[in-house]
Formats: sequence, structure tokens, C-alpha cells
Amino acid sequence: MGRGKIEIKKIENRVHRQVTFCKRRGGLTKKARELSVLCDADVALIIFSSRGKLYEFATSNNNSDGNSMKSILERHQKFPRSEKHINSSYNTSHEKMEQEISLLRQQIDGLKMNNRYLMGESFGSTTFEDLTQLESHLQKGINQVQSRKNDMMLEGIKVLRNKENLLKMKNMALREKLEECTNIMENTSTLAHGFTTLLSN
Amino acid sequence: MGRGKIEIKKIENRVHRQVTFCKRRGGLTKKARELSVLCDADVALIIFSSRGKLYEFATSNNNSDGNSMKSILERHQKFPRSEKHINSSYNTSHEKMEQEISLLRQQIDGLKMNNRYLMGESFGSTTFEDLTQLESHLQKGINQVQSRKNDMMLEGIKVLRNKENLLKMKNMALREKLEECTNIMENTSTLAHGFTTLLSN
DNA sequence: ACCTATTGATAATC
DNA sequence: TGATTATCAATAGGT
Repeated sequence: MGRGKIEIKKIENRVHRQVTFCKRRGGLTKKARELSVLCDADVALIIFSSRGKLYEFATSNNNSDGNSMKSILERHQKFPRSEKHINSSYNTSHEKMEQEISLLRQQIDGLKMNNRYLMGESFGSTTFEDLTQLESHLQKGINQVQSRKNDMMLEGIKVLRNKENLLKMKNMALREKLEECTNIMENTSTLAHGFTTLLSN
Repeated sequence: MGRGKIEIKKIENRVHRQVTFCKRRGGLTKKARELSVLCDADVALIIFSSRGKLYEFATSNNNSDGNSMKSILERHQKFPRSEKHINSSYNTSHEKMEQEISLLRQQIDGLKMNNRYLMGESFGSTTFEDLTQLESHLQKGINQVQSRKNDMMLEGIKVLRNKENLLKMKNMALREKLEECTNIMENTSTLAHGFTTLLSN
């Protein structure tokens, strides 16, 4: 379908491949959605582009929780088939973090290797939008740090505001007491004056 | 596509739905395969029919182990999710781990940057430099905005601190007055008592 | 990004 | 079910 027939094999031209990827990804997602609606099926679709970007789609009809993808993947995992996986339920956050750390370490090793490779080898075809991706990476990193700082500062401001309010209240209480005191003093003074007058007569 | 147009909503006729499910499932799987081949992407597709039967499809180009589905799902699971604040009853090890993760991420970003740099260098064209320049421009912009916000927040904090101090001072002054007032009252009371005694004699 | 000729998918039918 | 075919939808190539 298109102006010409195409062979189903890897498109070598990068730009062309990228364009086709976008178009077909859209089409595939649309069809996935249609299937799920028309036939009341649960569908999960995960796509990693050749550059490693993740695209995903999921519908779950049975499920009211926000995360269709998660629920379908869990269902898939638990499906009575060849599976060996036991329970993912003792995946505490601690363990998850350890997993993540180990994954990141692997990633670092890979990147280091890649670096070495690149240093040694010169080659013909390398990209352009990779740099764009890097750019967004940098921004993401910046944004994260920024947002954390932001949070901290906002917290600090909140604390100070609370302090301010507390002090204002104390202040007001003291004012009241002072006023009361002043009034009493005035009365007392009048009384004293009365006595003085009395005595002097 | 077909003898007639159809609305995308659940097909109520069971037989019809079943037929459509089969056909479209086939089509969807075919398109998933095509996308993965044409565009060198990793695709995973999971379908549960309305009666709970599981159909799946997966391709993984990077992976030599036998199980494409598993490897894609793992990759999906570990994909950096920037969100999801967790309920943290955080102990020190938790914090340390988070720190480590953030550090590793930074390291990865650095390595990626280095990678990209090396890759770009190999074509030594103006394009890369242009992009680098653009990149630094963007970063500058980000930094400027960030620093301005920063300044504003710091200023705000300063103002609040000043307010705090001012209020504290007022507070103290009021306390002093109050004390003074109390003393005077006590003296006056003594005096009054004296008068009273005088009178009653 | 938008267009359109053309192929591909599929709804209805047998 | 499986094949057929008339139609609609997706998309390849071009602008």
C-alpha cells in the first residue's frame, strides 16, 4: 500500500527508515486499539525504536486501575504456560533499586566499551539526530536536578512561612495581654488618685 | 476496508467478533513483524482475547538469547521511568542507593555525551559544530532561567527571614513592656493596699 | 508536514 | 472454517 511495493527488509536509508517507523508505528498502534475495542481484547504493544526510544500502548478492559500496561504484563507473566518465573511480589523497592543499580552498571560498561570502540575505529555512517537525543538527555538531567532543588527550596519556604505565622500569633497574644494590662493600670491609677484625694482632705 | 465501513466499537455478535478477532490479530501481528524488520525496531505484542486466550509476538534484534519476549519485557520494565514518587520510609541505605543511582545516571550521561562526541567527530562537518553550538545555547538558556528562578527564591527566603527577625524583635519588645507593666501593677497594688490599710485604721 | 496513487487489509458473502 | 472480492484504510514516494 503506497506508491510502490516494498520488500520487507531493513530500510537502509536512515531518513526513510525513520519516516516509515513513525508512520507504521502510528498505524500499528491504531490497529491495536481497534482490535481491543472491536473484539473486547486486552492488548499491549511495546516498541523500541532502533535508537532505543520506547513507545508503548495498552488497553485493559477488565481493569480499572490506571495502569493497563502493568496489569496486562502481569497477566502475561502469570499466564499458565512455559513460564519459570515465580513470584514478582517480593520485589521490594530495595531489590528494585539493586536491580536498577546493576542495570546501570551494565549500561556503563557497555558505554565504556562503545567508547573504546569508537576511539579506535573510524567509520562512515553516523547520525545526526543522536545529538538531538543527547540534547534532550542533558535537559532531562538538568530538569531533574533543578526540580529537586526546587522542592527543597519550596519546603524551606513553607517552614519559614509557618514560623512567621506562629510568631504573628504569639505577637497578637502578647498585644492583647499588654492592652489588658494597660487598662488595669489605668483603673488602678484612678483608684490611687481617689485614695490620694481622700487622704489629702 | 472491507465490503462496508464499520464503527470502531465492540462487536456485539459473538461469531462475528470472533472472526474479526482472528483476522485482525493476524493483520496486527504481520504489521508488527514488518515494523520490526523494516525499521530495525524491537516489538512486543501481547493479546488476550475476550475469552482469555493469550497470543503473543516479539522480535528482538539485539538479543541472541532465545526469548525475545522476555528480553523486551525486561527492557521495558527497566526503562528509566522519571516519575513515580514512592512512599518513602527511607532509611539510610535507601538514601545511599538513591544517591548511587543518581551518580550512575550522571556517569551514563557523561559517557553518552562522550560517545556522541566521538561519533560526531568522525564526520568533522559543520553540522556537528552547529549542533554543538545550538546545544550549548540551549543549555545556557536553561541555566539562565534556572538561575533567575533560583535568585527569586533566594530573595523570597531572605525576605521571609527578615520578616521573621522583625517579628521576633517586636515580640521581644512586647514581652519587655509586658513585664514592665506587670511590675508597675504589682507596685501599684502594694500602694493601693497601703492606702486601704490606712483608711481602715 | 501534507498529498495521492497504489497496495494491503478486511467486511461481507458464499 | 476457508476462499473470494468489493471496499476501505494504510502508506510509499513525492512535494
